[in-house]
Amino acid sequence: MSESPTEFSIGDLAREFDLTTRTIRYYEDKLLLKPERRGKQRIYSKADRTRLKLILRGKRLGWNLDEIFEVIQLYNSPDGEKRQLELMVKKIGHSRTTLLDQQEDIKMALQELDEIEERCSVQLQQLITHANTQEV
Amino acid sequence: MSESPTEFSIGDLAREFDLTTRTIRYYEDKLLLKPERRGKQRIYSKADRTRLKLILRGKRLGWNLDEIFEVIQLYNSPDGEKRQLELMVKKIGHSRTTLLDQQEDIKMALQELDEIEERCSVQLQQLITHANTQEV
DNA sequence: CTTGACCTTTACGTTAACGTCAACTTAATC
DNA sequence: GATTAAGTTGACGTTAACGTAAAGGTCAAG
Repeated sequence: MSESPTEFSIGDLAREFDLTTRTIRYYEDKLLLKPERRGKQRIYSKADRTRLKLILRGKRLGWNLDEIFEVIQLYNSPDGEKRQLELMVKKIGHSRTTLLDQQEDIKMALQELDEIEERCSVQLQQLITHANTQEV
Repeated sequence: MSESPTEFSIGDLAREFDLTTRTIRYYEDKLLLKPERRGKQRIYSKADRTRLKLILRGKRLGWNLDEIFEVIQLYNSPDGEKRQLELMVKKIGHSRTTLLDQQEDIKMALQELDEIEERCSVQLQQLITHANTQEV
């Protein structure tokens, strides 16, 4: 069986996700990551790597680092205090609303792209047809 | 029948979309809008207003203004030159890929939110149950 | 005719998210 | 054990997307 590594250097992650180490350290500054240390060296666990994936997904959806921080907090289940749990449920709802709105935007954008492409195809087809009739 | 306006001032649009006039002028700087002028005054048509909506949708999806410019260009059907049309079809495909990727990210994020919320609900339910049994 | 509500351009300021040195330490390799 | 590759902490630089303030033009209402 192929061994999958259990810990990573900052360079490992930078290579894997095509980031600079500067970027990964910046995310730590912003409290998005908290790797262990071996001396001064940063050691990233599988969980850290997963968090980084979450960060990058947030970026692809256009969220800023503060927003991403908020959402990542949701993944750390709270200590079981009622007030905390209720606040969490509220934040989850808010996050879901944002996502559903984005989903709607994407649906409409895709529809419009289809229409535009359709018109393009028709025009291209016409060009080809006319070219052929002229050749003959 | 209620009349819907056919042209808009910069203040009209700012109010409607909750933007500053500075922002709208900035979009013009970046060639995302090209309103008519009455003297020095900017006059926005319905088409301009639609473009602004497209810009804001792009923003909600996390695109920068250059990317938004590219996509908006797709809405201006080209002059019918074959080379142009083909390039356009290619850009449409690229844009669609981006959107589909985002759609996938959102799907996964929503699934994870569901799981997190489920765990929260269970914990809250447990809290309530224990509170009740203690009260009796 | 002046007041107030809008509009204009010009220009400098601000913040997030890094990039880019520099100066140094630690780890791996020949 | 010297070299080289990778990691560390500052600290200053950069760019996009506006904010903000200055200085002024236009036009209807009182």
